[in-house]
Amino acid sequence: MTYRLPSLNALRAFEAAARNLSFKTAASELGVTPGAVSQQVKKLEASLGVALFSRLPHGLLLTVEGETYLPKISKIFEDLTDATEAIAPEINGKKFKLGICPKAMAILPPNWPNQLGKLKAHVRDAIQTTDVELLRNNEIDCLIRLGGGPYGELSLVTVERGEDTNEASVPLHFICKPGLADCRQSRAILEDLAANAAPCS
Amino acid sequence: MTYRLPSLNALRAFEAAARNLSFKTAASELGVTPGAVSQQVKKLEASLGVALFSRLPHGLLLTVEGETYLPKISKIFEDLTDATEAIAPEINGKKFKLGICPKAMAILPPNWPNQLGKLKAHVRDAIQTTDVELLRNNEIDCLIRLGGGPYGELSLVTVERGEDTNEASVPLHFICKPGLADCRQSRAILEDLAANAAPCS
DNA sequence: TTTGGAGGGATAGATTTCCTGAGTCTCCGT
DNA sequence: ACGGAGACTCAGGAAATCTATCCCTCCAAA
Repeated sequence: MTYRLPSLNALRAFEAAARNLSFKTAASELGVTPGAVSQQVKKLEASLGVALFSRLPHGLLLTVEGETYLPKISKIFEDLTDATEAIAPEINGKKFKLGICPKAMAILPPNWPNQLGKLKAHVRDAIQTTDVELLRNNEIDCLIRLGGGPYGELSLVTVERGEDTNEASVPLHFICKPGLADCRQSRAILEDLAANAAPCS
Repeated sequence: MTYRLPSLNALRAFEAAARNLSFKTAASELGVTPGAVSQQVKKLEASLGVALFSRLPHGLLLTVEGETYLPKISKIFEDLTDATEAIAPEINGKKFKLGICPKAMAILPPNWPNQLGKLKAHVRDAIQTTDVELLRNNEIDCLIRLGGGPYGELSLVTVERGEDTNEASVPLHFICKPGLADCRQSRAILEDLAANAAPCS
């Protein structure tokens, strides 16, 4: 019962590219460069011995094989996500407790994150703190701060908030345990932060 | 429509290890060292935040989460294999040319593999040879030998054929290019060999 | 016809991930 | 006590992957 399988990275690249019919869009969805997507798709096609895309002079088109493959691969990714969330509720289903430092609060909307919106599905509540130890204790799941650090083995993501024209401006940081950096909740929070934080001063 | 996915390598390591309840067996199935399997499984557990195995003093046991995860992951690999075979006939549908050494013929049924049966779907024909070079030239797809080796970067699978009570008995080997070791054809041939080869003398 | 933007393809080099190989440990059977 | 089996760790090297460029084609606007 062994399996002969293409690489997962290559499949992800294919799936995103096929869904968007664009390497560029797929790349930004996956957080890599278009060249990487192009390479992965090419590798997949080589390993299968079948072309999945027709490269037209202007844009992409799925071949018959690609058209057949796409829905199956999408479904497999969904199944995998479901299976994974089923056993890792700690990570995938849990609502986050946030820690926010006072200075960060100042550049966020008045009662963020307690607004109606997508964030409600991912955030339980928020407390005001600057204490990184609370992260290590699991008393909070992530910490939102202005500047600070370093944070050792903790993951740190800098929130995008427009053109930084002021050299002295302090970056807005999202800090969490490494295992949580890429999870659904963190992504939602980061997205919301990017949309709602005041631009760099 | 993005997905949060564990690494495929880690999932394969988990699936093989869970199915065999042994890192060592899983490692030989995957063609890597036990250390690699151990590391991949550990990585997967870390990324999920859940233990999948109980490491007992003597041997492995699946945790509840592992027990839940295993059948779903196995099914996903099957689905992926099916989806891939459906669009890549060049690789997956081809019938193999076998090379068989005379000594190996002696322990196989008189006109193996030219019998009616499942093998017909996977085998084009067979020639008598011991020449490994034919494998490298792609003139044959796999070679069945008694003993011999080493074969460098070629994949070697030892055929199971009952209790080996005789220390001097020579193992029956299936040799092919690494990329073909896990394909449907190889699996069918190995299964048939295991069923039809004379037991160890 | 020229020009500029968008998007895909290729390549080299850097980075990350992965695997190996050796050594260690515990448990078990003799 | 001893040796074998199997899992773990860690350092180092191999392999896969990504980035950063540069090139090319096509299209649309001037």
